[in-house]
Amino acid sequence: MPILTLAMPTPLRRSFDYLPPEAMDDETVAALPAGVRIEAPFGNRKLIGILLATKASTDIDPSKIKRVTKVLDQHPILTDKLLSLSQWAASYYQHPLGDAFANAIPNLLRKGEALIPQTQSHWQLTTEGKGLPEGALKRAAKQAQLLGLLQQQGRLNRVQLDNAAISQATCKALIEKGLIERVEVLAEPYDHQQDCLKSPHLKLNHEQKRAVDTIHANTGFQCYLLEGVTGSGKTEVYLQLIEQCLKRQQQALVLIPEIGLTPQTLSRFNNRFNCPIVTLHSGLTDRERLLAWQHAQSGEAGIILGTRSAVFTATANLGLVIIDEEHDSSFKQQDGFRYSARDIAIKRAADEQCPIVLGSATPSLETLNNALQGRYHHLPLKSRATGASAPAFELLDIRHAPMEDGFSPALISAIGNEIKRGNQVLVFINRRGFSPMLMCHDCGYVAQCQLCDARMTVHFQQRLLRCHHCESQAALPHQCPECNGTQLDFRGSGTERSEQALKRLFPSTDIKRIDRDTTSRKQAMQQLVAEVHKGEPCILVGTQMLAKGHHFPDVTLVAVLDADGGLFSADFRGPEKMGQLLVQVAGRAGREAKAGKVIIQTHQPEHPLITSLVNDSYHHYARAILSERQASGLPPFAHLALLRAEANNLEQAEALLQDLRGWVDHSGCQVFGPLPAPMTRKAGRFRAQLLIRADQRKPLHRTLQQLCSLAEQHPLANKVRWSIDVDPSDMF
DNA sequence: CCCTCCTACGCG
DNA sequence: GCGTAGGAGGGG
Repeated sequence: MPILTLAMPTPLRRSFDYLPPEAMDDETVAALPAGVRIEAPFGNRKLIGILLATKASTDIDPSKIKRVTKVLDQHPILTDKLLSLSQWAASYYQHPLGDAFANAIPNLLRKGEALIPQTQSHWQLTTEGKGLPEGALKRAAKQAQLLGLLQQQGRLNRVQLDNAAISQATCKALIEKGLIERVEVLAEPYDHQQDCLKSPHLKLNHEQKRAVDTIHANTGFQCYLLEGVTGSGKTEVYLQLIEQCLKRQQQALVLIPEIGLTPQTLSRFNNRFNCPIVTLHSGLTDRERLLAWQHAQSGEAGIILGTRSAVFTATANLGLVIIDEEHDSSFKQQDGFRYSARDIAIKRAADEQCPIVLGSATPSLETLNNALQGRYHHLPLKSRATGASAPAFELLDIRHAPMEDGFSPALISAIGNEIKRGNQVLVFINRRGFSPMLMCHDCGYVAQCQLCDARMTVHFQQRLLRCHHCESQAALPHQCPECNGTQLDFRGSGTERSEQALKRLFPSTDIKRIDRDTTSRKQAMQQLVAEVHKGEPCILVGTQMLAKGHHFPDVTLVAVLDADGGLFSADFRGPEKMGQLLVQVAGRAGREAKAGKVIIQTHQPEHPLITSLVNDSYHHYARAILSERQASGLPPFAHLALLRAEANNLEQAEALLQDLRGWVDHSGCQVFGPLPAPMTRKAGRFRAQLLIRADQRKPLHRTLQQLCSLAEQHPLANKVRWSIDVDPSDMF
């Protein structure tokens, strides 16, 4: 009796055996390929699982086995390569296989929808059109041209018609005359080779050319770090690599950090290439996403541009992977299946035997270390392709300075000078809201979130107190709820307060605030960016959103209000993240003709890390913190994992962790904890964690596997919600 | 005595 | 993750 083994979309870490559908003969069952979707009863519901394998028998009690209801696909929805990639990822991140598969498949397919038929419109001659004598339609040149083309080439699609400069109207006219007709035929993979370029490529400088030539020389698997300062022309390198990839008849997968950067990247790709490009990001509807996924799978799309989850997109013939801004934390999923799209992409490129390029001006220490160790091929781009000079850093010592809402007098006058010259200024403060703390001057009361170990942030315009860690909010009080005092102090500033201060200091200047609160509306960010690009003098004030990708060519001064936070962060990645953020935000200034300046306000002007970043370069800075990591045995010189636990009371969460710690085999690993999470109470739940550290991946993996199976069987397992985070990107 | 809310359970 | 069985608690 043949048995089907399925991965079901549940958090259970095992597969499930079923009997094949009633009507199916054994031979057909045996021939079912792994990766097809199958509908099967599961508890009291019907779920859609993925076929892992067929086998002859099972150990499961025969009375318990159920029959699957339907085989949904003839061909695998998850091809062999993606099936094994997902399996590898599920095992690496200790995540349930069925849920890992669910992450790799478009939503509609998860729900059991059929694939959208892949047809394309073509135009061809009707019988009447074929019988037309030569030289007809003399008075309609375009129509005659189209007839001629169709007589020569049989039938043409929209792209081919566009290339021949034949409009929709011409087609319509001939359809009305009954001479041609529109037919839907199955789409064929796009022929990338023919005229893949829409516009010529730019001339490369020496370093760019070396990068392109080096990568081009080896079309097998190799990981490259393209370390290019802002303005060094990384994108042009990408474009020329993609061009070569298309000319080899292969597809390129390009991952970018976030949805906000898709339009500008897409338009740059569209201006260069003729080939179909699909985008995959969270802004798509389910149907758009499925269509894009199918275009990638069929090979119709030459370029697949997407955010994190696009790393699982099926392709017909992958020839190149590019991860832009590889250091960006958004490549690591922060809940559920906690995978790193960058790391999975590297594995994928290895499986597909194609090159992968990690690009960044501020590479992560993991990547930099791999490059320095020779595991990745290091390709530095040190000169600025546009000819603009690097912005000058200036540390502004604000000890003893009389501050006005976070601005020192020296900074205020520097901003004033730039505005007077008709330039734009960018003010960076990595905190949104008006002020991060509301305190009563009479009794010292501080407004706290009811559900989290966190202070409420004041949002002045909305008259609200909001918690930035959960959904809770409350009305902004007029009096202290403890002592009824009326002297309520707003301590510290966020973007809203900086905006207000700038409006007061520069009443005739346009001030634009850019943070999550002002850009939540669709298109709001693009509108703001478009206004700034008009070049009128203005001051932009915002959070790290400003540091990502967007170019502001008329900004000549970048001001960083507070750089000290990153130096004293509880997270060991604090200095790395601070350095990346400062360099990225500095990169917004003086990109074109105008020289730029970056002023950093600090209480620590002598701090060796700050001075190294300002006087040397990110690269030097990164190497300095890399040797600190080595000295303290932290990643990338060791590997970490977190076992996070969350429950309605702290004791239960800690008890589970305590037991697991005692039961697990520590050999080759160090286990720390149970440690209270940096924010013990969040959204009303109590959190604790175990930290597991190992020099080698193998013992870490073995211990995690053991931890998982022990945790699943633990009596507290359904009281305490637990999850594993391999290579955590932050410890919270 | 019945209804609702909560939680523990099991999924092939 | 989710539907459900079964127990606890409250109201008529």
